[in-house]
Amino acid sequence: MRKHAAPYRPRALTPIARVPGLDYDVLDELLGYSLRRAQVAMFVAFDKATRGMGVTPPRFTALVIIGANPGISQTDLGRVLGIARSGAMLLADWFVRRGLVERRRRPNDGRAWGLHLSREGERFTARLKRRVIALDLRRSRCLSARERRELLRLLEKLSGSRVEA
Amino acid sequence: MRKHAAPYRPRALTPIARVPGLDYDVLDELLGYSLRRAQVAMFVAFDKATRGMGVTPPRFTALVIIGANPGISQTDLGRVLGIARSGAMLLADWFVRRGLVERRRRPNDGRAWGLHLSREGERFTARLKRRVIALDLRRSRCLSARERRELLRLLEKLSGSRVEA
DNA sequence: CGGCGTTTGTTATAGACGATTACAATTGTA
DNA sequence: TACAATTGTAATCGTCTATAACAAACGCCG
Repeated sequence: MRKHAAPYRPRALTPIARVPGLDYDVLDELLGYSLRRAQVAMFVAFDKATRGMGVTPPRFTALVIIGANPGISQTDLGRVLGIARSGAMLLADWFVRRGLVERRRRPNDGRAWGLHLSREGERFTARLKRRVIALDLRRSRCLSARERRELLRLLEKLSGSRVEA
Repeated sequence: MRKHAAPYRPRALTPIARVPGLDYDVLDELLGYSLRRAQVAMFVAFDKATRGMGVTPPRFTALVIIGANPGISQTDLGRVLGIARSGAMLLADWFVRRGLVERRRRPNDGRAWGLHLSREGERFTARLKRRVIALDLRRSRCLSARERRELLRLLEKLSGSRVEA
């Protein structure tokens, strides 16, 4: 029994401190760095909002996707998350071991599993979604409704566009 | 001797694929997920732009910060990056081993090192900055100048605000 | 001056996560 | 029917980060 059992920590739980009196040079003008800062702030808030549930951002995404797309294959799940098949499998294992997700054989394809939320998984996911949605709104309360929509639009535009070279 | 020496890969090099015909449910309405998508897109572009230089986003940030704040301590560097002291030290080690950064004793504080770019580190950082700035602009070419400024402003607002609870 | 908490750098260790590789089973196709 | 492609799986490796513990140096306070 470990006294200080390390709870899960998102990649960068420590908020990025704005060290006063430091010159940030070009960093403040770069979208990459600004995105990073904003995302870490979100991570921290996410962790606080879901504390004790053992959920990470990728796990949250996976549960939502499985819930909205019953029967999705592990490979496709990996594609959505941007991770390799092997990783998607471990992710699915984690859910199955906790009784949140079931693997069901597909009638027409003997290779792929179909992932489904169990009854408990549905309840769990519903509760989780409420929490995360609330957190997201709370976190963006510093923005007006118009600003929030605009931010979503710009982010979408940014990630959607393909850039040559 | 490994035949397939794995080049460094940022945490999620694989672009997050928009799987057609899939229901993303509430994810598209969440700032957290949108930020993640945009950031991964940036990671991929960053990797392409700096390929062969062995640089990662945190390393880039560190070089810029050291260049703009000569004599900064390793602890403060960690604070800027949001990582623990020990990690900042390994980061500094990596630079020192490559002759990009020098550790100099401080006259008035025998504990802390002062980090400085070496001559070669300056050249390297300058070249790197040019590349990354160009990448950042190229990547955001899908946005108008106004939109880009607005995005930076909103991101700053989002990461800056402290939220209770 | 002397003790004590604090800060810094450092080392060692452990854990989380993802990639890669290889393999078997299955499917689709030439 | 042979062969390429896809899926899940297992084993292994590498990277990154946190934690804990320690020594040296600093600052403060009695």
